[in-house]
Amino acid sequence: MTRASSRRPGPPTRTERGIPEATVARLPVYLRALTALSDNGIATASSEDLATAAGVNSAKLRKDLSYLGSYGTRGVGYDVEYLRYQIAREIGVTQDWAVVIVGIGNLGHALANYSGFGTRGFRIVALLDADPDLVGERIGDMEVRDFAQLEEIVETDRVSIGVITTPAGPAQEVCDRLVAAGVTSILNFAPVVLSVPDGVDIRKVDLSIELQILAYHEQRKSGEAALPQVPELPAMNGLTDLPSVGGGVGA
Amino acid sequence: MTRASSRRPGPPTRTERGIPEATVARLPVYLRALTALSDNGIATASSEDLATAAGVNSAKLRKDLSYLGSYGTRGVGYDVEYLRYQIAREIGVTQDWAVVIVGIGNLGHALANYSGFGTRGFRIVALLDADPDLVGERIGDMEVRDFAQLEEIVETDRVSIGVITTPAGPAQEVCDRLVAAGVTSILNFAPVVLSVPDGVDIRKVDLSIELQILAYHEQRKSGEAALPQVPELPAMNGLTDLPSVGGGVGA
DNA sequence: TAGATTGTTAATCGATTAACAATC
DNA sequence: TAGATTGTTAATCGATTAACAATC
Repeated sequence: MTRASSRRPGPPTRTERGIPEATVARLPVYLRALTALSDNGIATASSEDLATAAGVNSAKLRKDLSYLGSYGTRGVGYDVEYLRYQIAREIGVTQDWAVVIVGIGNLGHALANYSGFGTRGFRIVALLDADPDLVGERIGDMEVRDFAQLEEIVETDRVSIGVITTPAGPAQEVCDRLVAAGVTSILNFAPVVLSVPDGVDIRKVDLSIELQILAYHEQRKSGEAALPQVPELPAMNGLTDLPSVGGGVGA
Repeated sequence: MTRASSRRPGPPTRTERGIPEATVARLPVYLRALTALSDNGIATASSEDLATAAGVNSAKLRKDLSYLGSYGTRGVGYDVEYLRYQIAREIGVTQDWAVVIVGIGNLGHALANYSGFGTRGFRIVALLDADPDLVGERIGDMEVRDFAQLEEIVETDRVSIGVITTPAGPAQEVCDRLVAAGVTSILNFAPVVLSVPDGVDIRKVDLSIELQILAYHEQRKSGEAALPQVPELPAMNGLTDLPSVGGGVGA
């Protein structure tokens, strides 16, 4: 997450487009909760209702919403449609963002079809792959196009978001091409740390990392008192021959 | 993330199996970086080297590693293999965790094939779906089985991790079944907030939320000074007829 | 010994939460 | 007016970071 902005020193001047990252990450959750309430014909909701629907506590929700403005009514609650629109506008999904997906393997294929992706606010304008065997294949109502056409597509369709679903190997190169072509937001599914220049935002979705975090907690359940673990080892003395993990964790 | 633990009050008694969540979330990243270094034949690395490979700063990396113990050598750095094993053990991927995937649509299908999933430490023991048309289908060397067999499979294979790749609708019910069957960690790809009892850990991967977070920042790039936005609206007065977002954001 | 680098301390920053005055 | 609920304040908690003493 890289942000090139002019921040003068001094007390944090809130209001100057300063919504905390943690709050930004929850706005889409609130948006979804509001949509669900709206679909159920609910016109008004209290912070408590909304918080329950979003899976957070109400204090946090009210604090989060307070960064956007005063959209509620004391003693009453929030108008669902009104708040939904305000949040959608704040996030920026009242307009449509053009997206390209690069790497049409299993995952890219799945994302191309994924309806949740078709969430209002985003439009997949191209599926790209460098493999000639894939180019031309139809997926839904789209056709896989040659990665070589990237620059042209980004310019024509004013693409600002790129999704990388290639293997780890080519991911950095793909990323560089995307950035050079003018893409300024990247969602990375490849299991590598990508580096991007300032001004380009990058987010990462990583399957095996999520599983490993679960494993960590899982380990601490089964064992409980049974595993005091980390048996206060003496400093290693050049010893490198340790029980092997088995060849290579990580993808 | 629910943790049922006995925490006495007083100063934070570190060492009592208390690795901060933020650190836990980075351990898999370090593990992957170490594996990459190891694959490149690098035997020793400084915190600076490692931090670069992991995409963090070296102070944070050293602080994180300090929660695990003293695995480095002052003046020298870290033995790559040794540290890799220690982190793998701490995370719990020196053993194998049995995983079931529920919901074999596009995404479940992709995950079933996803090699990154096959990361050492995890073993997919079943692909489950309730749709009779899918049951029996072969995916790689596995066959889709009936969701009705869940309980049996969880018991037989001692499954502790469940991955939910169903649509939003059935996700909570699937989750309840998983929990009732004895699964205590869940990775949820369905765009809903799942509720689970204490003692069950849940993590969420949400495509459209990631895209929306990117959109938020993207919006603040293009516009910059051009969008003072949030035009200090008067409190709404029951007005519900606002420009529609278009039907429903969120899946 | 001199140089390098860890492990830890302490300062700072950001996020969460409870509580309540403002106000519908 | 009495009851409900927001928006905000202030306290607390956790995470990040710089700096450096310890030590190889």
